[in-house]
Amino acid sequence: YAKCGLLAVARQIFDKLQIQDVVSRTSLLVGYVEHGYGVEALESFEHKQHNGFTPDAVMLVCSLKACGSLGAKAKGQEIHYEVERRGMFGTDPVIGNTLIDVYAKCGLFAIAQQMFNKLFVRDVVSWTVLIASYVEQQRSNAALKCLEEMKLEGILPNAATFVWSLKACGSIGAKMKTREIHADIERRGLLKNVDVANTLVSVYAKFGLLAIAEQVFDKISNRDVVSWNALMAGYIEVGESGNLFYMFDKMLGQGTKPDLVTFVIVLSACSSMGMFAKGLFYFEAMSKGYGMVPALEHHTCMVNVLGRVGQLEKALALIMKMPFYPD
RNA sequence: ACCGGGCUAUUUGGA
Repeated sequence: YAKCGLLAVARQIFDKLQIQDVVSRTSLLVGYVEHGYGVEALESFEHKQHNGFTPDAVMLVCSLKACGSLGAKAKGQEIHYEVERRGMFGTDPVIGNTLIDVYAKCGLFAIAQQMFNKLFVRDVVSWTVLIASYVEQQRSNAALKCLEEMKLEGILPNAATFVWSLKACGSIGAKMKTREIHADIERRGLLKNVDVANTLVSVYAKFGLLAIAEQVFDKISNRDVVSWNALMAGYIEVGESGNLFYMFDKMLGQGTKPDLVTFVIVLSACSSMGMFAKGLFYFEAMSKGYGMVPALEHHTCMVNVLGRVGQLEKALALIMKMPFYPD
């Protein structure tokens, strides 16, 4: 129930358990973390003090993850101290990796680096987390250096490593490096991983290399809405909105349902091309045709469309009447 | 002795 996001049910069952041990607590905690309830997750962790039991390595990792998702530096550090005090840093390989990630997610990159340096064993996750941390610091050259370094150390990059390395390439426009990593991915048969394939499409699309993006896209056997979105976003990049609307229809034809992101992309295209009527059409199609509720982002796109065609009063009126606080 | 429940990184979007 926790994994499925039925947290109230999970909670009810947990409360009824005759024995609430560290595993059942952690199960609940994981449910909260994975569904974006970091605060509740930490609350259920705090609860341990009152019930006088000691969290094990798994529970500490899950609580640290909650800190990462919240950017809760102090709490993260507190749990880190507990880890050190109990001498668990070296005994559980997962804890060290998690600490790197948590500090990076809290923006404490120097400490994240320290954690990496302190590790006794650096596995593919350790390296990938470090690469991700460099990308987030906008030090993508350093991230790509790490990729080479880990290979020299004999650690084989996996799907997640490639995803982050490709993001690094994307953020600094490293087209040749992208091709190199792409070749590696094909060689390793990792294009079967839809996350990797989608990232490749997205990076090529952002470079405006639509022909290559399409090539990759065509090779994806298990295409999902993200694949389509990534490609469509590329058409905005090169100003080919005609192709974008064509792909939108093609996607529907192949039975893939658009999601909220799809409509942000479509509406962005309308606004960047100054297509007011088309924008309005898709905006209304969201609720009327697809039973979706336009979010703030979609309204923002419409404000943008109106602004670009000079309809400032209407743009303002939309801001005033939309069901969101304008940001 | 072995096995069985909860753990770490990972894809697309507006301003």
